[in-house]
Amino acid sequence: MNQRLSDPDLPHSATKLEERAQRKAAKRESKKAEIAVSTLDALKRLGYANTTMRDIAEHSGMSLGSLTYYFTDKVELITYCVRLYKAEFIGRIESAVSGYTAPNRILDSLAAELARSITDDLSTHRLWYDIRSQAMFDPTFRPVVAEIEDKLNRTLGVALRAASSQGGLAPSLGYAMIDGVFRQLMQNTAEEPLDQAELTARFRQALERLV
Amino acid sequence: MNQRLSDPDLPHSATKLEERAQRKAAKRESKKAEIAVSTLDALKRLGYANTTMRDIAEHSGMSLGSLTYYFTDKVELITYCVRLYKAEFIGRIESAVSGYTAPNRILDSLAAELARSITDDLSTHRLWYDIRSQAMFDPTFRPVVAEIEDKLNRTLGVALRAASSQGGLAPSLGYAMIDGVFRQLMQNTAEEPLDQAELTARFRQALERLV
Amino acid sequence: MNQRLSDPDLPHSATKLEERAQRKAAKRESKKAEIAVSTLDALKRLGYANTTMRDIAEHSGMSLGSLTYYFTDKVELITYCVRLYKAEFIGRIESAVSGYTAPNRILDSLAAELARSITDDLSTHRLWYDIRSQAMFDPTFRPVVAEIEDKLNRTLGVALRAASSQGGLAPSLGYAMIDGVFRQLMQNTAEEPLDQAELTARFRQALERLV
Amino acid sequence: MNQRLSDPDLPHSATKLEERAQRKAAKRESKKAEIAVSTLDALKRLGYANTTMRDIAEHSGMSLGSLTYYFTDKVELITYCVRLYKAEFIGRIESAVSGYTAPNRILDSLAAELARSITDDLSTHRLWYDIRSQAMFDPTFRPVVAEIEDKLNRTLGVALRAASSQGGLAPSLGYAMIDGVFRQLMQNTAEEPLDQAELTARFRQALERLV
DNA sequence: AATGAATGAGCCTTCATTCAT
DNA sequence: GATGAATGAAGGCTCATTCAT
Repeated sequence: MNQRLSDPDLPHSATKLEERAQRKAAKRESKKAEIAVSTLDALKRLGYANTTMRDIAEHSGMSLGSLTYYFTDKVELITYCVRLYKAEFIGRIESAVSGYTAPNRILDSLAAELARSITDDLSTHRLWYDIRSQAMFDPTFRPVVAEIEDKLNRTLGVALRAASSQGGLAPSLGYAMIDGVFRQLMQNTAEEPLDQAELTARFRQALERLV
Repeated sequence: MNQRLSDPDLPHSATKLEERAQRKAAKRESKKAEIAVSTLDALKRLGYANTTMRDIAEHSGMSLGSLTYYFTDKVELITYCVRLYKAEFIGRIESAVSGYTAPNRILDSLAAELARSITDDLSTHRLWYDIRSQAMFDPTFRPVVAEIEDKLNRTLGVALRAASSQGGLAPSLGYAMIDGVFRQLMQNTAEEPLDQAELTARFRQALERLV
Repeated sequence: MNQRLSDPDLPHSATKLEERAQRKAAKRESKKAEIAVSTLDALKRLGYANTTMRDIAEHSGMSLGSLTYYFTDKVELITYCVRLYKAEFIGRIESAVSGYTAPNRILDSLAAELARSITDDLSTHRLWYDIRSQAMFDPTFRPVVAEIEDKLNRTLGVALRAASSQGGLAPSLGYAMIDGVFRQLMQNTAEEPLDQAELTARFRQALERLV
Repeated sequence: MNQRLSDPDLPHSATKLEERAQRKAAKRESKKAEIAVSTLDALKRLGYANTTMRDIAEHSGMSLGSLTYYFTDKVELITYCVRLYKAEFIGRIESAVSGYTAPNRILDSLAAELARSITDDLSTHRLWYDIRSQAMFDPTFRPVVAEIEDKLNRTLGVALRAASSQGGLAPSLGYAMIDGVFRQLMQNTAEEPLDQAELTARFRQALERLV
């Protein structure tokens, strides 16, 4: 990082100002993250359309004003949250499939992680599917959705290729099919919880078809 | 006067009153359908959340009051519409897969029909996915969604079994996977139209994996 | 009645017309009464403000159009109903107090009738108090209310005077006080039914103070 | 900085935060009262059923949104108003009857106060009777009505017992009878103003019968 | 930096009344 | 005589956003 080295002729104060600005930005960012965590909690319960800014404020112990102080918009806040959680989800998927080379082990691990996430992060996934639907009609959401789907697609693609003997499916077809299964099982689970083993088996069966 | 013909002994001939009541009911039903068509138009463009009753009224050249005269509720109106269009969709799928016995022919025909519907009925499908998402948070929509998914599931199940040599997938897994692909291609098509051939090929490839 | 004798030079048809008109009017009046009875049923349950014209139509098996065919207005319909029922109520009160000369017997009978009516005609009385309140803000109702209160006032005045040894209360004060008790007991009864004996005793005690 | 003074050991001094919160709450409460005053004005003129939230907003120079910012509901707003005014009324009645021991003086003072209030607070009382009628059909109003009637009942009970030589009326019967008179005179006054002396005389005569 | 009071545009729904048949 | 389809004006309520402090 050459930030500190830059423009040594500028008076000290300038550098100090930059430093301070940086500290500020960092603080701001951490505050945003903090808000986002609380917000997610509220969103998961009620869904995008049914969660008001006031709900979020109350739920996170913040003032209504603070929310718009840190996020210009309701949409910005929501997308920030979604990004945050999907990053984590994708991270877990990556961990699950890395570290194995045997195709069977990859698929086992992946199926297990998907199954786990459905029960553990049920409401967060619901929110994701909610937002993705919004994006169909509200262009504002498209960038986040595109970005996340792209990552998911790539992550899954890597795993499937690693687990495939032959050259396989058209790119993104694997993601689409697993996503369909994921969404269905999530919906089922929301209505009547399925057990881990059953979920894992389903995913395993679906994955089998894709390699 | 042929009042005598309406004798209760003659079960086949309805009385005049009954006839009139029947005509009334039929007229009402046809009016509802007429409204539904206009409504669908508006919904397809804007999505459920962004379509107001006023939008619908204006779009269908009716007064706001008339809408609630025929449909008690916004939800009732929307579900009526969704049901109407999905019935047609399912009908087409059924025609597409019946009449063939050779597995390849079945899959070809099914893939073609799915591809065709994506381009032709794009916005209607968008609406369907929108409503299905709503159902996650709004229980009112669940019955329609469940009913339709059930039919889709069965219809596809029949086709896949007919095209399968071996005993196959867990029930509903096939539907989930094709649904995932359908949704993805629909979304892609909405952003940049894919050509028929490409769409068909994708579906064909996906179906292959399921038999 | 010199209706028939009037203008003998007019052609027969004129008289016939008059007769027919009269028959018509009578028929119309009986139809109105018939509607009113059904209407009362609906009103009693829901109160003035909560009863829609559609409620009434459905409840009485009539069409919405017929209602406005026989009554120009919702208000006209309601006042017609109120008049109808209060006439009956006043009639009963009159019967209850006539036929006795001994003060005690008069009061006993009156108290018993009031008590009976509270339990038997509870919802009708609720409607009455509802309408009387409406009249405070809606002048349209004032004529009916005035007319009925006048009759009640007179009827009760007669009874109280008959049961009084000395010259008593300022006119209408007796009515006001009994009305207060009636309203209170009606309200209590609506919440938790009091038994006849208790109600009668209360009225008896109140009446005692007025003679 | 006198932060130290807010030491939790010193129970008497609130912390700054608490102080501020308190000030906020107080301000909010005073604003609610301010709104209530304007609202009462509108309600008194038009009655409950004929006063819309929009009317109230316009009348009090506020926006529609502000109204629901302070009061969740139309009902909450109205009950708040009713409570506010009845507290004052009951307070006056209490003052009127306390401070005297001679039965005659008690009754004189009470009668005078009732008479005064009828002319001075005519429209507020009209509203009270309106709301009380609403309560018959709308359970939401029952708690306020019950609460207020209970207070009135007790206050009057105390006064009547103080003015009675013998043990008297069944509890609440006195209230019911005076209430009947009050309502009647209020209604009369609304139509053609009676003078103070006449009103007082009527109340005096009615009260006489209850002791 | 943080707050929350205030707003106003907009939504769904209700309902008495009109009128063509 | 009788009907009920159609209306439109109005009502209560929601909520993201603004802004003075």
